Formats: sequence, C-alpha cells, structure tokens
Amino acid sequence: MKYSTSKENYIKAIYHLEQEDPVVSTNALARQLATKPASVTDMLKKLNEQELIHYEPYKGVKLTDSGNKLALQIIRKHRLWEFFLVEKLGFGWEEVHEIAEELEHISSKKLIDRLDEFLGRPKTDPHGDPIPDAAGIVPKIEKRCLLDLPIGVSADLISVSNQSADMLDLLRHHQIEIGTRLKITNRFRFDHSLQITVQGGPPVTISEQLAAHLFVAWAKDETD
Amino acid sequence: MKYSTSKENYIKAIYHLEQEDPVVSTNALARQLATKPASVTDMLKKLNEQELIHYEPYKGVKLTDSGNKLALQIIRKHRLWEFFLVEKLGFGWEEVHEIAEELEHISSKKLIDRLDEFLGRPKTDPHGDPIPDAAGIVPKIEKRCLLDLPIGVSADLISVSNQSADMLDLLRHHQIEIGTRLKITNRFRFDHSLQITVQGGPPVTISEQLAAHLFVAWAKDETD
DNA sequence: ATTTTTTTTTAGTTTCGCCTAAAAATTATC
DNA sequence: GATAATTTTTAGGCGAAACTAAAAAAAAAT
Ligand SMILES: [Mn+2]
Ligand SMILES: [Mn+2]
Ligand SMILES: [Mn+2]
Ligand SMILES: [Mn+2]
Repeated sequence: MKYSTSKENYIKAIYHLEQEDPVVSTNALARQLATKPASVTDMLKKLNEQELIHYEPYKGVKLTDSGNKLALQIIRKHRLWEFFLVEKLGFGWEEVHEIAEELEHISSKKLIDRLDEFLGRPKTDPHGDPIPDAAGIVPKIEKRCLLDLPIGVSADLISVSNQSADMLDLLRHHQIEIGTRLKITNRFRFDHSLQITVQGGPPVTISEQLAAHLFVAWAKDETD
Repeated sequence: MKYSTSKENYIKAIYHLEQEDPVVSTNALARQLATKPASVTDMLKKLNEQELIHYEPYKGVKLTDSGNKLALQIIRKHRLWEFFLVEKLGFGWEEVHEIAEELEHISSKKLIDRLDEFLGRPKTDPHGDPIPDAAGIVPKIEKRCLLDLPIGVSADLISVSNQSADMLDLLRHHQIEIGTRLKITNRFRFDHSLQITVQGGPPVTISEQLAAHLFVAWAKDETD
C-alpha cells in the first residue's frame, strides 16, 4: 500500500508522540505538524478509515499494528538517508534532517534495502537515534540522560534529543559530538548547570537545558 | 522558487517534446504525461501565469528561458540519481528510471551538487544521456543512429533512446550495453534488419526497430 | 467553399489537504 | 454542581490537480 506524503507525516508524528504519552491528542499533533486542530481531525478520520490508527472522537489516537509498522518504515528511511548525507556526502549533522524529511517519502522498498546495504547496515543515525531494520525491529540502545550521570564517572555521548541547528552549533562550539567522552566534575545548585570535561580536556560549564538533551552510556563499575 | 512535482513533470515533458518539434501541442503533452487534454490546458494556464512557458490558446507551447533552466535542473537531478542507483547501489539500468522519477523532485540544491561531486561528476547517465552541469550546460555528445553506421566500421554504443524494461531485456540478451563495440556485417532489404557483431563475437541479427533506438560513435577513418 | 474530422478549450465535478469560524464536548475551577 | 476555560469537532470554503461532457476553434477533406 502507498500513502501520501501528508499521511506518512501524520503517522510518523503520532509514533513519536506516542513515545511520550501512549494516547495522542489532536492539539499535540497539530503543534507537531505545524497545522490546525481542525485539519488534524479531518485527517484522523481518514487514517482511521484506512485502519492505520485507532480513533474515536474526543478520545485521542493510537497507532494500529499496521500504522506502527508503517511509522517504523518511514523512520528507517529517514535515518538511513540522514546517515547517507553525513557519511557519504559530507553534510553537517544539523543540515540533514530537513532533506531527509523529503527523502523519507521515496517509495521504493528495494531502494532503501540497497541503500542500507551500501551504507554497511548502520545501527544509528548521525544524531545517535537507532535505525529500525527491514523487519521494523529497533535496536535497543542503553542510554541515560547526562543529568543522571554521577560526578566523576566517564561516559560516551550516545545521542541528542534535539537536532536544531542552534543546539548543534552549541555542541560544535564545545567540541562535543556523538562518541565524545564526557565527565561531570561539578554540579551547581543555583541553576542546575554542570561543569564537565570533554575528552579529558579543561572543565567547561553547560546549562541544564543543554544537558537535558544529551544522552550517554557508561559502564556500571567504571569510575576512572 | 519551488514548484510542485506536477509542475516539474510538465516542464520536463515540454522540454523533451521540444526536442522533436519546437512547438508542443496539448495532445502531445497529454499523451506524454498520461493525462487528459483538458487537464493539460488547465495546467498550461498556470505555467504561463508563472512565466515558465509561452502559451496562447490554440497556438501550442514553448518553454521560456526560466522554464528551460528549470527543465535542465530537473533532468540533471534525474540523471545523477540514475547514475547513483546503477553505480553505487547496483541497480539494473532498466529499474532506475521509475525511482529517479521520484528522486528528481527532492528540492535541495546542495544535495544535488554534493551528489554530483560524490559520483565524480559523471558526464552521462546509465542510458548514455548527457547530464547537465550545475549551470545547466549539457555536454554535447557526438553520436549517430546505428542505422547510419556504414558496413564494416566498428563503433561504440553511446546511448539508447528507449529505456523500457522490454528493450533493455533484449539488449541484455544480445549482451549489448553502453560502451559495447558493434559492427554491421550485413543489411537486409526486406525488413531492414541488420546483421551485426557484438564485441567482435559471432554475427547476430537485430531488427530495424531495435537499431533505431541505438546510438553509436565511430572515428571517421576507422575501418578496421 | 462547405462539410467533416481533429484538436483544444470551457464548464462543471471530484478528491485531497488545508483553512476559519462556530458549535459541542470535555476538563478545570470556584 | 454550576460556571468557566480548554479542547475537539463540525460546517463551510479554498486552491491544486485531476476528471467527463460539451462547446468552440482549427485543420483536413471533399
Ligand atoms: Mn516528511
Ligand atoms: Mn536523526
Ligand atoms: Mn517526476
Ligand atoms: Mn536516463
């Protein structure tokens, strides 16, 4: 089955919002898709008709199994294209999201499987997000928010949960990227800002806001 | 300026039809785009409004300079993606046209220039058609129809003017592809079929129909 | 120069995806 | 529990891109 770009964007948005709250509201969707609640209601009726979602008026929305499967296919395409753009074409990781937003709607299944193979079946995209495989299975990645990292423990940056150009600019300024080793050396009560070291370099401070978007992994017993 | 997929397809179709006849008819466009003449008339009014074409009722249509420029950009994208699909992802040359028909509408200019660089700035696509450069300049490729090749002169296959799966299947059966060396050993008056050798192998016969879609280049004095 | 045929345009609909404004349902507050 | 605020849906409409059927213009044939 083939769906319009617009429908695919709705399904993907519902998938992402479901991660926060298992039942998705009309308003939340309208915000996410930069559209109006009335337009969302229209579309929800159609998606319900096609059994991609479970929808009852006033009761919010959930993906059906086939909706979920479709969402994962679109996310797979999005993240594989992002990987291609960064690794093969040399794009900066803050430039790729917008382009992938278009490429994710190219319909050929064979194309995406060949691309996956060509790229070496990557497990994560340039923002550290996991890439679902052809069967829709999402590799589980162990990660915790940087805010939860104990002082003095080294951890590697696994992913970022905000991919705005502004945030990624800031990260580049601190010379932080996916894979960079971070260690918290101090926490400040007043504004919850953190003093950290980057790759063992001199300590710098980052805001709570920034830290909240950084996700890291560390070994349980590693206290170097 | 950004145009809809539909408008881009019209502009490209007009460009291709102009190569045959400098003034393009409503019916010819409808045939090419698999749509109805009435729909074409509707669209021509809009394209005229946007000054992509010169259109007067009943007088046919021509691209304006900006329409021509746009057509070349779309063709550039189409052919670069086809090259990518064959050379990097290992697709057969008969599979790529349909996928490129979608990819050609991805809007990022930077993407296409990076892709061009990544591919090594190819001059021709997998069907032997020239790829316009970023400025819209089409490399001029010397070629003549195989039907015009004198008997006994060796020539290389430069391009094919039909990319249907059926025709490309037939070529594969004869082990003919772009770059293959061909020589005519006999012409038959009755049906204008040709006896040819492929890469110096044993002679085979091909129909006039097939030969009409094959374009070759040979040196003036080469008579080996 | 008519008449016939073909091509093209106009008129009127349809579907999709969006909008605004107003109504209805739900949720929060007093 | 009534009232107020918020959320969601309905009603009506719009632009894009297609369609069918009918009218008009152009081209071909007699
Ligand atoms: Mn998208
Ligand atoms: Mn990403
Ligand atoms: Mn196309
Ligand atoms: Mn081609």
